Amino acid sequence: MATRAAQDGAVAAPSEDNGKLIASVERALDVLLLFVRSERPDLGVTEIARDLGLSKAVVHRLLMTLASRRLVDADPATRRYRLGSASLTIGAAYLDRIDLTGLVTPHLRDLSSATQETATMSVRSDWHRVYVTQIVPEREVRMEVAIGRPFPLHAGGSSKAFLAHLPEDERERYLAQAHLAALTERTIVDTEALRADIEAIRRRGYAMSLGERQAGAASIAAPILDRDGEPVAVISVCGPAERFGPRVEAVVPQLLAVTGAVSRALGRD
Amino acid sequence: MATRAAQDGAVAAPSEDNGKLIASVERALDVLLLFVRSERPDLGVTEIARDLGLSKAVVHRLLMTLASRRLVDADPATRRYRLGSASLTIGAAYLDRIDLTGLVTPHLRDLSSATQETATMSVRSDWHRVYVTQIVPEREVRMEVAIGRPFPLHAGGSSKAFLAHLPEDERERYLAQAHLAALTERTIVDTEALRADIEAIRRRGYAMSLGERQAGAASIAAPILDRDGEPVAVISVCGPAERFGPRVEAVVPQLLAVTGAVSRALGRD
DNA sequence: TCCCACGTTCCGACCAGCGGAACGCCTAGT
DNA sequence: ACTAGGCGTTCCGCTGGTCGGAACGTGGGA
Repeated sequence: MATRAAQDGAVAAPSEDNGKLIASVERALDVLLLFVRSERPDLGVTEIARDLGLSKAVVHRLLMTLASRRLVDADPATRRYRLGSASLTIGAAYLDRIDLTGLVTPHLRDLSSATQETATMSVRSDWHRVYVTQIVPEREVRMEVAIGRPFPLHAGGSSKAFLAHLPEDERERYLAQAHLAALTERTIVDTEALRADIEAIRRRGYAMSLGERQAGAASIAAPILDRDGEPVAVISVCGPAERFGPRVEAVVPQLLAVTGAVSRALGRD
Repeated sequence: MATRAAQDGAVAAPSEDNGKLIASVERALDVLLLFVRSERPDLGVTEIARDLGLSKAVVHRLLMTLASRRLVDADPATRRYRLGSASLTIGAAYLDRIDLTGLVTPHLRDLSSATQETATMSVRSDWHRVYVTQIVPEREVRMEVAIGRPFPLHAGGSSKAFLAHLPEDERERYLAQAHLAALTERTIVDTEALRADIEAIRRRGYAMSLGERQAGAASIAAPILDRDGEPVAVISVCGPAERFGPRVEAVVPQLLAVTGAVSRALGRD
């Protein structure tokens, strides 16, 4: 019965394109991922064998091998197995190595060409925000933002998207600042008005601005969140205010799809 | 990763004392761990083959298999490979499933039997701390703490160990509280004196108390820190004050070894 | 106490996986 | 533009690593 797995290939949902994959390694990884899928913190040999349709001997050998590299640990008391510390090491290495700009840039290209407007990514630095990447469309009248220049956290779509998703105590500390500087005549400088806007931003998942940071400019912005829900970066689509209307708002689902996908790559479920 | 380097060393030297492991799986895991060991965010087939002494064909097949389960991703542009999102998933699952009490309890037993005093673990809950586990020694005069009862963060060794390792802004908010309640006549109620003590605790890595929370009791305590350096729990050795002296202080290295090992299991390098 | 179910070990048959070599592609240097 | 070198990828026949059924030892629950 276990031979079945070897022959008809597809063990479960996954597929077919294999042929040149190494079956033993596939089985080992399936065991490892079973620990992830399972609710339980530890699993036994028989349990795993049943679940994956493998023989107990195979599962035991796989577990010994996974344990040799500390991806799983054997509990000598219960004779059961659980994820080992190397699992954590690998996850941490993934996060250390992630290249946010490289991950996001293709999406910025998509957003820019879909809207024919500028797409940007910003990160935070203390109480400020700076643009780190932008893709500008190929047309005569277009917006170009200042890479690297710090802007306050209350003015403009990207800034408000950050502010809205900060932990409450950090946000309150920012709002408690002496005074909210007006960059344009439309900058929200009233704390209560800003609080209300932030509440709305959090509810719907994206921020909007019409000339609040830069006169004549408009933007839609949404945050990329890490595993803990903290905003790591903000992506925006922005352009001349007179062009902003229903057409550009239609890109909101795409913007949220992008920030959602990247957030998931950072471990946000 | 420090854990790996510290003990088994099986990764670097593939030479074996083990005959019943599956060689293909070992190779696959070594490839995976090479991504962790390497500084670079991405690796090429030839590079990996040279590093691990494998043929390019093998490495390619291993990478295809790892990629099929998204443990690595192939970059179609550069034709190189990097860690994939399943790596993060596995790391997160490890953290989700970790059983701090189960991990720590054997160490508490060791500490208690080495000192013939009580060993405890506490966790934090907002601005308080509660004991969650204790191991009491087999002797007539001994200390027994109240499991689950909340204590303030400024009184006693375990509490001060928490306070000392909190992020600065949280600690300052606690210290800015109206007033530091005195649980005994020795509780530190002067903010500046407490700040100085906390500074010393952070410098040497452990806290001490003589009757600051409970009259006649003394303790040595050190924190378990997570990857971000935040205190997840505190372990203490405590007992009747008159017995505390050089003998018990000799357990400090063991206490720090325990908190260090558990912190490393939580990803703290 | 018994007994069942668990994890572990053993061994011969067999086919999955190895590796050298050949292929096409891309990049850098001239 | 043109070449050369190095890269990732693919091919295919031989072989020894891996599989599975069965037997073993053990421990927890009834």
